[in-house]
Amino acid sequence: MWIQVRSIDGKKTVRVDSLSKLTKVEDLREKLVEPFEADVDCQKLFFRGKILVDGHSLFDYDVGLNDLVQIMVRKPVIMETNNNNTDDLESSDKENQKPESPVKMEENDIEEEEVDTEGSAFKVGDIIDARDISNGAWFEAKITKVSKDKSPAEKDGEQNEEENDGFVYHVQYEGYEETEQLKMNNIRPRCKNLIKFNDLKVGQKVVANYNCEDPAERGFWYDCVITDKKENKSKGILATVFAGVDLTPLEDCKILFPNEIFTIEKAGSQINEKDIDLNDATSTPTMRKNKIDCNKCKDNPRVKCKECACSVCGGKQEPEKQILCDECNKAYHLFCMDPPLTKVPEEDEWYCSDCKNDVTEVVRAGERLKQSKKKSKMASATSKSSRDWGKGMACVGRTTMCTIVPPNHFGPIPGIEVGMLWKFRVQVSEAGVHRPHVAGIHGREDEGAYSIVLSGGYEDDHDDGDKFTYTGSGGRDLSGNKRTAEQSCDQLLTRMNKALAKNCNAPINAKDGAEAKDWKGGKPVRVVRNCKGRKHSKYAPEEGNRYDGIYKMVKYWPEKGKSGFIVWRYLLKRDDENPAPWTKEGKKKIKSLGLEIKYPEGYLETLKEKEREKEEKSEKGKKRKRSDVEDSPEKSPKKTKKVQAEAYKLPKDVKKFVDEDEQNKKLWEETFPSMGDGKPKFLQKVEDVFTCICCQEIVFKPVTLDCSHNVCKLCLSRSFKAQVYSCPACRHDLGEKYSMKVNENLSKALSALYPGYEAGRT
DNA sequence: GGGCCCGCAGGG
DNA sequence: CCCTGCGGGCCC
Repeated sequence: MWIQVRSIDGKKTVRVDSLSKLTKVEDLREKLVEPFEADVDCQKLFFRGKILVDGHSLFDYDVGLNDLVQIMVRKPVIMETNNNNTDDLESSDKENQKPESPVKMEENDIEEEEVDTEGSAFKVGDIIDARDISNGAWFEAKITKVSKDKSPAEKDGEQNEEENDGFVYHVQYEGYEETEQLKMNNIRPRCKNLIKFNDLKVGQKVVANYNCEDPAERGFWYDCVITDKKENKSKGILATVFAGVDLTPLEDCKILFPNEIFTIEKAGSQINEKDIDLNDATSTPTMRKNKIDCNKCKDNPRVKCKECACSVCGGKQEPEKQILCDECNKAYHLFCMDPPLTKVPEEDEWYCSDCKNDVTEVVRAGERLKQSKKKSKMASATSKSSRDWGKGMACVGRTTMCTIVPPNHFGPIPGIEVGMLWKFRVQVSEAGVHRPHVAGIHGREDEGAYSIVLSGGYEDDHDDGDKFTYTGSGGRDLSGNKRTAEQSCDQLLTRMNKALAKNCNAPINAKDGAEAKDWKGGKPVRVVRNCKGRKHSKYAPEEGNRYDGIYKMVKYWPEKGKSGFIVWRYLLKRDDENPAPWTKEGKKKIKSLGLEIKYPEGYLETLKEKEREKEEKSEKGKKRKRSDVEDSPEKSPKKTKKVQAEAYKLPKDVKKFVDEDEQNKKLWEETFPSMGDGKPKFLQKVEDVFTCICCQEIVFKPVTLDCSHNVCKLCLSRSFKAQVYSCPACRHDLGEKYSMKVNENLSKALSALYPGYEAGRT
């Protein structure tokens, strides 16, 4: 199977092939190193909000076919390992240095190194403000470690010296465990001096609170320059706020809290934590009030809140005695738990009782919580077989579904041509031609059969192309989780057998069968021939599954099959205006339409890769020379001679509607170039262009809006019922009184191009 | 090249 | 929910 992997910023999406449900997270990582240029240790992978942890499989996380996994690439830790070139310097450093006060090291730090901090602007323990370089705001932090800046010096040396002192500072934000590495220009002494409103001056550079996303709310702390001051009772301050990655100046920002404006402290004026006198309030570092974190209690310390405080009692007291669940992130007072805990658990990860699984199950961050009932019943969960079923097409699911007609649609599928060919049954299902994955008959007992597949699975069948006999299903012993087996008892005219019999234009007869009076009056069956039928029928395709058109039933009857058991047999006869694929005419049509076998996306590539792997293996054994392999003709990639389709021309009646559809002139013109690629490609293009933004299907009873978007009349009505009176695509205002006029030209053109697509859409 | 046996889709 | 089933890869 394959999945999609997208970077967290959404800028890059890569399809990863050759995966299996049993693929381990660490093996997936290997495949991501190259496309995302990220070492396995720098990858953080997410699926449905969960972190993927090594040692588990994609199956464990319910990652399925074509699912989207997100990747976050962490910057590699700045390496501080010794480099040979600087060996002298390093060793002398070590000798000359007194050990620093112990610093809490990060896990990633492999080697502790002592650094000469002589000349560094900040020292360990300094109480500072640090700038979050992602948004430009200042946050309270302290220095936990100082190290030499090993990154290559910038060319612009002067500026470099001014902004940087050659050290890298490890800062820890107040209230957070992790540390971050910053240079001097993003660090400065902690703000401590409030400016009285009367002392504020236009032109002054200060630190103030501002919310870039929602200026009416409390936000973060940014550098600002005051640009205006209104001294009336409303105490207005306007400022230019420097925010964002590039510290973009935002002009005329209204500062909501003019009584909370700080001066920017002079370099070198910072306090160190060891100098703090707990008895002297003036020496303790200030904490500024940031953006509201909790929307429920608005961060009011006096309000009990089960969202942001203890989720049992809502109390905010004793935060040091609250622990956070590593799964749901809720807080719990140690003493509010049942049973209460006496101390913070020693394990790295802790889960609340809602999130914790049975002790027997492994519980780690990112793992799914409970095994679903279905999964626990699946063979893979119960059997000990180690065989990996996830790698091929035998057990894949659909990635798309045909929606152009309902599943119980009789007759041709709009856009599907006689002679179309798919490699696998799952694709035939996706196309909507024959939906079941394995079963040969698709139908409903009380309606009839919509489609069948001829696959040579029953020895009694005959096939003359225009006429064939078909055998019903059942009467086989499928115990042992099989899908097919020898005939071992009589078939009954029930289920799919009954459904198929319903297509016969005669009253149903479960005893003797029946013959149609007027066979063409029966219900149409789409017929697909599979290459396996080639054993007995020369009309079967050489490869894959081919749509051969519409057949109808002449008669059906019970019969003793070669197996000795009663089977139901059906005689079907072709009734399709399109020439059959095996006729001269049919072949000509296939060629002119440019039809060729369709493989699942990426299938050929995976196949090639597998072949290469196999080749590598056998190469080792046989020690074949490389040149031999390259020269051997059968190893060269399969010839993919592009079939040139005959350009499609709109039938006269359709052309008339298209030409008269002035409102969609531009959209139609967009589709015209595709005509050169033949009818199927053109129809696909038209489908794409005229898809309703609401229901994601071809617009039905289309209303063309002034903004030139097309929407189904029903979808638009639904929107109006919800009192939304605008274009669903672009929000162009339509007004409550908008009259929804169906674009008849477009409607008729689409009906002509996709005959029957309206069926089932009311 | 035959047999094993899996997930998936669909009807009832 | 249950049951069924003219696929399909891989092991032997």
